[in-house]
Amino acid sequence: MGVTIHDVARAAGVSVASASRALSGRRKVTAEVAERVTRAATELGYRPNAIAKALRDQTTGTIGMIVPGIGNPFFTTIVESVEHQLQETGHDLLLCASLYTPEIEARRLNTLLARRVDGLIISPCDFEASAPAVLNAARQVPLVQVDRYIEGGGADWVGVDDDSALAQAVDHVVAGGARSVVFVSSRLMNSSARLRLAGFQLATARAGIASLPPLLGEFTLAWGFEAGQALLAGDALPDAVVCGNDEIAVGLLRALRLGGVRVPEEISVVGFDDVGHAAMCDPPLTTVRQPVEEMAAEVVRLLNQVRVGDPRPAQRIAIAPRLVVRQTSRPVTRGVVTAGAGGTMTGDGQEDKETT
Amino acid sequence: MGVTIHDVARAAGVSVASASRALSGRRKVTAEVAERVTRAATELGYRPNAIAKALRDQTTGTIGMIVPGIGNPFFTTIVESVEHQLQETGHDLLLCASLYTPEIEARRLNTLLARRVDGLIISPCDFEASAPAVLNAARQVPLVQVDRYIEGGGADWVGVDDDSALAQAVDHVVAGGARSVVFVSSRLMNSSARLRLAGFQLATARAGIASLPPLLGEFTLAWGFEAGQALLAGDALPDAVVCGNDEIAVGLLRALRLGGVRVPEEISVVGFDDVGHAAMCDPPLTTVRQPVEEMAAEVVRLLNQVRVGDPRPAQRIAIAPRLVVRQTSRPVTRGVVTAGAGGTMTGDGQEDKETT
DNA sequence: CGGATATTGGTAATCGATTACCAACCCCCC
DNA sequence: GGGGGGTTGGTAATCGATTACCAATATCCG
Repeated sequence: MGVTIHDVARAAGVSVASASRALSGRRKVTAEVAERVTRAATELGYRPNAIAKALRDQTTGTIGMIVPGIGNPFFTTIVESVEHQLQETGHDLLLCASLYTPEIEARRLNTLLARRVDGLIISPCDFEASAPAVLNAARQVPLVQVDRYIEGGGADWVGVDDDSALAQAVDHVVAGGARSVVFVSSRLMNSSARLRLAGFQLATARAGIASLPPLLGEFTLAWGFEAGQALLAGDALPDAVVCGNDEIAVGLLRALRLGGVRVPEEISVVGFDDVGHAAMCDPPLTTVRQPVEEMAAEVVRLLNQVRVGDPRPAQRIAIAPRLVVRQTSRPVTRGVVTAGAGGTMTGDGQEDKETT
Repeated sequence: MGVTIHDVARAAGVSVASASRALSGRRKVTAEVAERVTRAATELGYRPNAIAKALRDQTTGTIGMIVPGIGNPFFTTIVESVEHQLQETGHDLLLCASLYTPEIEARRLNTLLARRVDGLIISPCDFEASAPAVLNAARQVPLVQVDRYIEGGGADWVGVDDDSALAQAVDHVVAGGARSVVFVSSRLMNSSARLRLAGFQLATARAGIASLPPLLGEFTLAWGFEAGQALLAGDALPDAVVCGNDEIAVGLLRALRLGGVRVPEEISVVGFDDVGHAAMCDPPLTTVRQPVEEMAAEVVRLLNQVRVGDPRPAQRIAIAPRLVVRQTSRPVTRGVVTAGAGGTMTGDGQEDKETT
């Protein structure tokens, strides 16, 4: 460790300025000098110190990203897509998890700002408690929210159109004959939980069916399982359950299976996200697929266009999702056709039928 | 952006040295000065520039970590545990994915070295192709491998005891009456795939049962599904399948279900890792649980003890895993008892029975 | 052949925080 | 009151890469 451009310059018998120029190619040097410098650099194993460069250039070439947790497969797919998009611009990603805790989130924001990231991408864990730290960060550096956002709308956001998503889910189970539908999701500490519940209530009202009291816990397998047991313990099962994400749906399916309830014959279940194992649970899960790649592309596009201090109004970009019909929902009586049992394995799982 | 310690010093009417000392507390200053400096700092919203500090101190307070992919839930749990361990020492984690490609991996190593991370944690994607870049990196900075490692043993490693793991898995299905067992795993480009196959062959030989040709593809749901279809298409099903990881096992279960094969009555399936949804698939998966927290703790401990250039021999730490018996394996005839159907929901899923 | 112009190399400043070193000052005791 | 010991503040160097600015040399044209 520790071979600097001075060492290279000395070995090549030139000044540091010439060495720097030869290596960066930002100004012409004679072929002779270029040759000597590059040879010295490779011989010494010179590796430019990104820290020094960042200090001098006032730019680090890094983007910070904070998500509530990477245990949730939805966030990992978002992270992967964002990383993929950032390749194009030559930026590296600094990834942090807030562990669903506003205090940790604020600390992470501070260390990323101290590290002088060139931009921030965040999915704030709490609709209210995350707001001060996020708004403060947005004042220092370009910042875009993804999936979740904070109250008040002070920063750009890219996410899914939850109203459209829930409308598709509810209309689908209603088309399959459901007259009573219950929504199982997370408590309302974050924007996704709020918007999805609102979208659900709007959709059931419009469809003119009974909207039972929602079951709100967490976006986890464990909560889905628990909610499923609660449903089993109730007087009568609803005709359908719409879930706030796929983890909940999978846990719920497990509880229903243990309770001897057949899906979709006795009850339909619809998930949200379309994570990898949604197609592999039993039965394969009907779910709303988040347009993750498009969202990541929009986030990066917005990030490049944000200028700190520019009083441009905050943008909100909601991308419409698609319902992926698999086998946890009853066939609709007309129109869309559901997937049959089985089928060959293709890229992402079963032969899914998607509504248009 | 851009309030420096000079600004703070000027506002407080002292020199930069006093300001720095007042803020860091590394040397005494009068209460008067301390007070004026801290007030000026908070009023101006001073945030020390970590880049400048890193340049001066020759230490960044960051640890780089490279895993093949964060889509694989095993790697995300390892990452979470490592991050958790690093909290203690006040280090931040710089996370990268190599996308299972040695070239990308080498690039990521280079950018992390250029960013002068204080240490590196890596799960090298390829047993052979990853070796040069990893060994080179290990010469510059403390480096510990986790889970996967490179050939030749030139760098420290922490992982699971695959021989013990496979012995437990094989002995368990044999105790349940299996006489023919097939191993479904990844192609042998990485150490895990190699060690697990070797462990499987050792275990079957010792148990004196038929070891059928292994099916080797990738550590993915899709490959598990495909392998399951291949088994269905064969002449006769084996009595049991041991899988290289849980993703494969879940995909395989799905294929068997579609083929109308009952698990565990007609065939036992054992996974590897015990990721979150292993307990939630149908039936809940019998699997070998990786001791992820212990591994992460060992990795961090080793990393702190490694000194570059120290000719200490490379350490290899293999931690013994535990078999978690759920419902994809036939009850053993004596000794260990399997879990019954159902049970209440506790922390991580079902009421699992674990072998001692 | 002389001077104008283009090109290339070198010196030193810059980015921001830290700290070695020195100077100034205070307090105390003889 | 003066000297010794202890404490506190300031100046400037440091980390490594980049580049503004200047100097030196080469090139070209009349």
